[in-house]
Amino acid sequence: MEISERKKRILAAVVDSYIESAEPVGSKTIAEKPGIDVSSATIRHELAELERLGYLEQPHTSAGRIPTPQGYRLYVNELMEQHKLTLEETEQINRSLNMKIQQLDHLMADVGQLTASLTSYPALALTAPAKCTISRFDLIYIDANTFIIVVLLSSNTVKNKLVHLPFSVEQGMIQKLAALFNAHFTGIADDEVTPLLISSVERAALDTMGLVSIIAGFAIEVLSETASSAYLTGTQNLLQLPEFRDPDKAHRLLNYLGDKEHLLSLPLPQSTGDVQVFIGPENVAEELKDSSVILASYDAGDNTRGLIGVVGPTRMDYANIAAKLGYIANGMSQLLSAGEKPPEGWGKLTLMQSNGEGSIGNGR
Amino acid sequence: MEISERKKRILAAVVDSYIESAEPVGSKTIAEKPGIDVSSATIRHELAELERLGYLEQPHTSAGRIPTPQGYRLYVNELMEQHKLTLEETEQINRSLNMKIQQLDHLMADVGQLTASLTSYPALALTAPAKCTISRFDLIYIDANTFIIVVLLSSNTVKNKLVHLPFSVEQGMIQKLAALFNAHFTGIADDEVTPLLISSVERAALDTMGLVSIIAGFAIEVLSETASSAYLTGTQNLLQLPEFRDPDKAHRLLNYLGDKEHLLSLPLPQSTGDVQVFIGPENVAEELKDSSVILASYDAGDNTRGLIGVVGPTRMDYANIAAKLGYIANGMSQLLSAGEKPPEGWGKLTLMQSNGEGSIGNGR
DNA sequence: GCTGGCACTCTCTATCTTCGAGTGCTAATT
DNA sequence: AATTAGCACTCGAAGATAGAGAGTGCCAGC
Repeated sequence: MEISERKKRILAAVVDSYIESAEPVGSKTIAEKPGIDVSSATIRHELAELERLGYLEQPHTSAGRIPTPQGYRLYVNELMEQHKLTLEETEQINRSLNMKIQQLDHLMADVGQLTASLTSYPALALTAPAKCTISRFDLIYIDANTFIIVVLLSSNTVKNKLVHLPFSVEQGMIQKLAALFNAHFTGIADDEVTPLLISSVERAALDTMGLVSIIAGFAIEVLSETASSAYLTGTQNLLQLPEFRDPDKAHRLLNYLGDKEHLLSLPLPQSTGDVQVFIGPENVAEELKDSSVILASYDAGDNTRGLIGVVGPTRMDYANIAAKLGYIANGMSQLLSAGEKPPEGWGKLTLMQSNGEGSIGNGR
Repeated sequence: MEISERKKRILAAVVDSYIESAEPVGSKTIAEKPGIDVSSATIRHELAELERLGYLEQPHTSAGRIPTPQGYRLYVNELMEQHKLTLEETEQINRSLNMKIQQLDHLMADVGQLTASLTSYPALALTAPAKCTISRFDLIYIDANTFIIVVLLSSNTVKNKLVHLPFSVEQGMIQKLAALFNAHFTGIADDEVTPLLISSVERAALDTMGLVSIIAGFAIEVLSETASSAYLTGTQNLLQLPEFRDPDKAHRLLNYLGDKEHLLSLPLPQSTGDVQVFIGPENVAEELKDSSVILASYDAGDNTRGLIGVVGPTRMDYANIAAKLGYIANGMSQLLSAGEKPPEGWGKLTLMQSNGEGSIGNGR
């Protein structure tokens, strides 16, 4: 059943007002809004209807209405206006992102921080790297007891490890090993590194004194490094929200979010700029059933997808937050995939127009 | 003026009881304790004395006593019993630490998590690396447009960077550059890398097409990388404490702790195993004036000192927490400096006896 | 179908009362 | 002189009561 245009306008007014004030909204408040030109009595009729339809509810008989998750959903899907970021906001984001080109690890933490401070909600930043292969081995001979393993990955990242030995090796041996590993260990996935493979390489190079297994061990470590990382920042923001004045409630949520496992089990949106909204009971996790989660995904270069998001009460400024997240995610994509290939362009994020076009998925 | 033995026993009883219950302690409660064999009236006399001396205070006239920071200080310095960790506890710590030998970055975050869960307080983990120099350059030629810079630091860590060029270079050039950098850029601190030095190197190698500045730039980045990192975990623990039931108070503290700058400005204890306690107003930061901070320092191998700690109300179980922090810090030291040199031993933390000897500094 | 009016409901706040834990003081005891 | 029992007193915490105000549903009239 389609609901009338007027009902929609009224619902939108209720949600807007409640998002702003966190107080149940009464018929009078709505009647006073511009664009609504009927009396409060009429509004009351409509509100009663909307309640019957499941979009609103009353905390108690003689209070105003607050939106139900279903109400928020309709709002997010159809009613809310596209939020335009101000020029200051976009510039602040651009500036912050440009400043923070460092190792991915720090970038992650920093962008989380940025998101938190920009939205005033607890923010999370995740990466879920795709599997990759080793494209090249180098062994750098330092001295008789020391060498460095340098591994170039198909994702164009470099990993290294310094190895000290309790015995000495010759430079020739190191070179021989490098050649061997380049021949046998490149281009293969982590599950192809079998004990069989290792022992066959070990046989090919005699007198390795266990070096093969050290290097192979590093290769496995690098390949299997499911370095999905998760950062949670701005948790203090939660405490300012009226719905989390109850320390126990705040504690429950933060306790849940504090566990990386939980964060990593969040659903990963697909395409860059896609902003997804999960409202209250739409969340799978029991602990999130009366909170909302907004997630935006970005392309982190080497086959990796990243995720930024915020967590808050169902009463969130969805339009605003979604726009901001979308913009940040786009910026990250540009930064990281720009850095992927060319040495130029890296480190400069050109001002995107804030189209905020991120399709607001329906989250179910 | 030295206070009597009995006063000390009574003060200790008050602190112990208050740490446990978070409620003001009355004379009757103390009189019932074993080891105290005087009547509550006598206790009241003594309590009044202790209050006059500044060790105790009353929230209001008709309530029990709670310790002042001065009272806690005396308790920590002289009265509290050495807390013995149970075998389970030490084994849990050992097991957790042994499991977490990964990159330092993750280790840091993980040990923070461990500390938080072990103590039930918000935990912090910091590193403050010492300055170091570059001991060796290697440039790995990949193809005409690509090479890897590998830098071995005096601290025995390795840093690398993959460089893509918009033009092509010959392998010979790369080798020449490596030799040049090894000749001029090794063994010097970051402030010795002057533009003068760079341009003189640039002149020595003709036709470098800007490569020198790329490599020098990386060298500077690596040297100046004041990679002091700070992790804060277990913030949710704060909310369970009765003294932080007030969301505003919790918010203020968490807001302060959320800023890395603030964490990094904490005083750094010197020697490994040294546990330092800062009680209430002993903290320099205004925001910590009614909280306590317990810090333990460890030797993180390559010239670096690490720090773990917890933050909580002045009412903390100092003995217990100090013992735990000391034990973890010792474990970290063993792990990290063990890993520094030999390839063996790395990854096995032998069971330390929990002497908990960490001198409890007087924090002023 | 919309509106003004009206009785009703229910929470929120302020004020008051009561209760009890804990104190300080005093007088008696060791 | 130190300790103890007894007692009046203080003050916050918790519960009870009353009033105010916001908002509702419904009805009669336009």
